[in-house]
Amino acid sequence: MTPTQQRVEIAQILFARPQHLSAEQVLSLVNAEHTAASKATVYNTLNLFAQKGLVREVIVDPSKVFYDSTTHEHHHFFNIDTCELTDVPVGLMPVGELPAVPPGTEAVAVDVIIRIRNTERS
Amino acid sequence: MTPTQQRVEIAQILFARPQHLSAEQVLSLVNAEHTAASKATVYNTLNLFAQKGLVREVIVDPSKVFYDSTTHEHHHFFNIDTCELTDVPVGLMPVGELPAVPPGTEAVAVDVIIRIRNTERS
DNA sequence: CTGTGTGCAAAGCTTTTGCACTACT
DNA sequence: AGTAGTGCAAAAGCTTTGCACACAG
Repeated sequence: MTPTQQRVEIAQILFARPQHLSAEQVLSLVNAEHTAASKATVYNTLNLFAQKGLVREVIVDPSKVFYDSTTHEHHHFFNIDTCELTDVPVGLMPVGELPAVPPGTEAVAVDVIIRIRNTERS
Repeated sequence: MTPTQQRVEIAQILFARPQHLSAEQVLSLVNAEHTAASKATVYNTLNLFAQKGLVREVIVDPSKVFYDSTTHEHHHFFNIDTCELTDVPVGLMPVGELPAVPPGTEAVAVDVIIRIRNTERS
């Protein structure tokens, strides 16, 4: 895994601060900078990072993957109106120990997504 | 929402028994029957059902949406090796009450997905 | 006859794959 | 010089939109 120009760029954007970025946003940000990387490279790199555990994939919608630079255990609010993703500190909602996973398997990750919506005042 | 031929077909498949079907699987099953519906209709109908609360969408992967005919509150194991989705009875893993949602919003749904993997014996 | 609603073909978008190139051994 | 690894163009796939048709009022 060579630290190439493109990867460094992407990493800097991701880890500038804890945040949730969609692939689309990362792409824009990378291209807003100087070097620019192709769409494919951004996707491949993000997938690579996700595999390596550098970022966490948060899947809220088909074709709407967010990449979370915070890898600590935590959950998410997802506002389906604004497509905004918000962290939920672990403390607020502890995850009970996992129930027995099916035989021959091991837990890899636990994703908790609370879908929220703007309160409609009709 | 007219109970048309296509919708009845799809509904019968979904509610034949509690199960998790991907859009792809539903499409195959519908076409395996007699009438057959187009891909678009299946997608639209599934989305429609999901909106109406008849089925629950379970999003485990981009371009991998499962439709769950069980609408009771429950969680899921997702085997990333086999792409198999399994129910987790609510009792086994209670969801603590939700932490305060952001102001002006209301919780719509809570999705808990435990990603599991086949234990590798190297 | 007009309006509402449905089904499907075609388009759109995200994501993935395969190839040419680069850098290193 | 060979080999491994990277970046990107092009392809693939899922999903959504827009239009023609059918039915109800």
